Amino acid sequence: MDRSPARIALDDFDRKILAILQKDNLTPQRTIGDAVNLSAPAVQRRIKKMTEAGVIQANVAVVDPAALGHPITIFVEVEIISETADQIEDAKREFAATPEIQQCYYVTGEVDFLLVIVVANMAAYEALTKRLFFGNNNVKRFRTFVAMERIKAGLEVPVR
Amino acid sequence: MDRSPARIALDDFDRKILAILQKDNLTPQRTIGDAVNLSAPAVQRRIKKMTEAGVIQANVAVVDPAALGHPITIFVEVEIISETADQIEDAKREFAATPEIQQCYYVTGEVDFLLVIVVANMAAYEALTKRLFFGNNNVKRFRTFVAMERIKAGLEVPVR
DNA sequence: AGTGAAAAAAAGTGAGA
DNA sequence: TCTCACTTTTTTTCACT
Repeated sequence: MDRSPARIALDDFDRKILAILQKDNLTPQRTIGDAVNLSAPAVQRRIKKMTEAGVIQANVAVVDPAALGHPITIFVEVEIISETADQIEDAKREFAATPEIQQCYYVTGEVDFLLVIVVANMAAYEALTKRLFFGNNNVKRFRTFVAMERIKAGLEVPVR
Repeated sequence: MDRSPARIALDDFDRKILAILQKDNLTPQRTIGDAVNLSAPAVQRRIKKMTEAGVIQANVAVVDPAALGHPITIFVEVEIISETADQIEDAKREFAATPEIQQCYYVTGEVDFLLVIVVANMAAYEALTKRLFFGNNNVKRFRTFVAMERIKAGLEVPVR
């Protein structure tokens, strides 16, 4: 699923452009050009190059989960029993295919997976646990943390 | 920081539009209109309304952390000693102001905060822990998980 | 509210420095 | 590889249903 080994050299212009686009990718290229001292076409070419190289992976609208009726964010630590490559791959595939799972990381340490889940209510979460964890006999243990408040949320990568 | 009390009624058109914008917000309104059976101006007015109402919180480019020299994602569970309102607020403020902290949630359960951190290398993370955790005598304990693989990452909220 | 056509703005293309 | 001038596409506005 990580399809971007693309390592491309970025200069200061590129980094400045990325900093802007990570905050608002609807900024006109002309405005970006003014900010970084480049013409609009130059900005455009750089954006295109970075997109093709996989540096820019997507352009998305960030939506308030509550507005869509999914006000609850939940973190789950998952420990699995058998860590054979096949079992791990199966788990990855299932987690990736579940829409309620917003983020999924395979981690080192006492647990194996960390999930960020967005659901409409606790009943929906319980149904999900039944399917994903209790219904999977390779899951040894899982621990749930319910978010009471989202202090900061984004995917922004610090520049410089 | 949660500034969207705005609860607006969304119909099926709105939800379909949001589903598209969450995947690619550069999709032409004309294309969106074709997909949902609406004219481009109608799509535009709905997008504008949702943006003003805070349903759409931002429009951002998703950047590959590795391309910016921050290839390591780390999860941290933080337990604090004193849970007085002031102490909690101080912690929130500091976490929110740290650029390397991409996501921060205040949660129920055995820990108090969950952080998602993006750094260039382990040395940078150690420096950060010194400042944020060891340098803060209200932090009782913290536990680190290093992401070995990003199976799924996004902020997309399931529609329907 | 929605549509369709016209105006305005932006993105995309190519020649030349 | 940038900039400048030009073309094409998209967004935005407006009169009307």
